Amino acid sequence: MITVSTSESGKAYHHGDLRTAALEAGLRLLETRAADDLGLREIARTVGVSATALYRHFPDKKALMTALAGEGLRRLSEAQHEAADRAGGGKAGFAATGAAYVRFALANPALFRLIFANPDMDSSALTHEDSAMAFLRENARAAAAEHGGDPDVIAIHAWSCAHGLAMLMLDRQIPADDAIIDRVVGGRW
Amino acid sequence: MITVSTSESGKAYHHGDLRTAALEAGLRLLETRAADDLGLREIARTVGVSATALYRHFPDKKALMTALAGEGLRRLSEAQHEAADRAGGGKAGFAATGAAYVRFALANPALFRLIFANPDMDSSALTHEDSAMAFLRENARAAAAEHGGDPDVIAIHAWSCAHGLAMLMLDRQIPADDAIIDRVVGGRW
DNA sequence: GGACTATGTTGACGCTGTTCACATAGCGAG
DNA sequence: CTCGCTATGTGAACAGCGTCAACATAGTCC
Repeated sequence: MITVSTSESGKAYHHGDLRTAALEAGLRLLETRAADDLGLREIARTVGVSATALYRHFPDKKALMTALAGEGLRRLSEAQHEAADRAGGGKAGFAATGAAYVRFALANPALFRLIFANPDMDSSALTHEDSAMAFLRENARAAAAEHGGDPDVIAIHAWSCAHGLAMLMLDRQIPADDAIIDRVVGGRW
Repeated sequence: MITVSTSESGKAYHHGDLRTAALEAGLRLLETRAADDLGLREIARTVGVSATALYRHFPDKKALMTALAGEGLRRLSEAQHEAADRAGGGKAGFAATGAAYVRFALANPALFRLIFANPDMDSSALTHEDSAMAFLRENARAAAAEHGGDPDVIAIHAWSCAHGLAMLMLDRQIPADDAIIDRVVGGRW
């Protein structure tokens, strides 16, 4: 039997951790296709398994998509923290976080869209979500202490700017010019 | 009451301007369903016509959706101009434009999403698009003259803020609190 | 070794967008 | 007025989709 070279989480019964394999395949396919064009049957075909086999690991297609979105959110959060660390934290780190947010969206369009196209995330995704929001709020609090203003409004404003710029660039409403990113999210006030 | 402004081609043969009827039905259905759950067959059923009849007026489903998005963009643009006029133009009008943008999104979630979920608009839609962009740029130029800064950056910044806030509220990532809108898009810097 | 559970397969159902061959409505030309 | 042409609408059919039910097999535990 063909053992698919998946992550370490280990030996399964017939296939070899089909759940992980399906998620990996889905993520790989999302590098090419848009989320709407990604089918449950296609993932099954890619992994080399019958479509209904996936129903042993996900209650329905929406759950599969939510799991993919959760992984996407984890990677986005990771990219933001990396960028903040690289920038040395503080005010520069805050701006770098926003820029990393937009660049992640440009580098992973379908995955980024999927993250927010999903009505509700499962619990593990919400954990990452909260972590990202906590990080954002913390930075906003610091900015508010320095320049004044309501930290909540600053946090929402910063998030909205980054998110809107990312979306509009993905939708080709604004040219995906790298120089624009820093000038727009790197608040000049 | 608002008749779809497309195709003044007039009364049709069998049905009576099916193209317009289909677009109206689609817009009405979009008040309830999400855009992904809106089917070509469902629109045909609603209008009381066979599914394939729509192919005499739209080459495929994507074209139908693009037409719906075009009408949505027209309405959005209209709402923005109305808001700007009501606010008396100028700086207050600029802020009102952004707030109207977000409120339109909250009032027409599926339609708003459809506008931007579409890869490319048809020519009539692009006209409105340009008009909206011109309006935005004009306001940004005025703001730049008053406070300094690159008008282009200001324009993109304002658009990104409004668009991001709208999207994040639609995705329930930010509470759709009306008070937040003015405080975030009515930039006080 | 036998029962039990976890996992995967096959076949089917209803739905979708789309195509094809066919029918009909209205209009202009003779 | 009739002929024919084009615009428009219909029905059957196809492949693909998500999903369900019935069945088969792999692995584990007593």
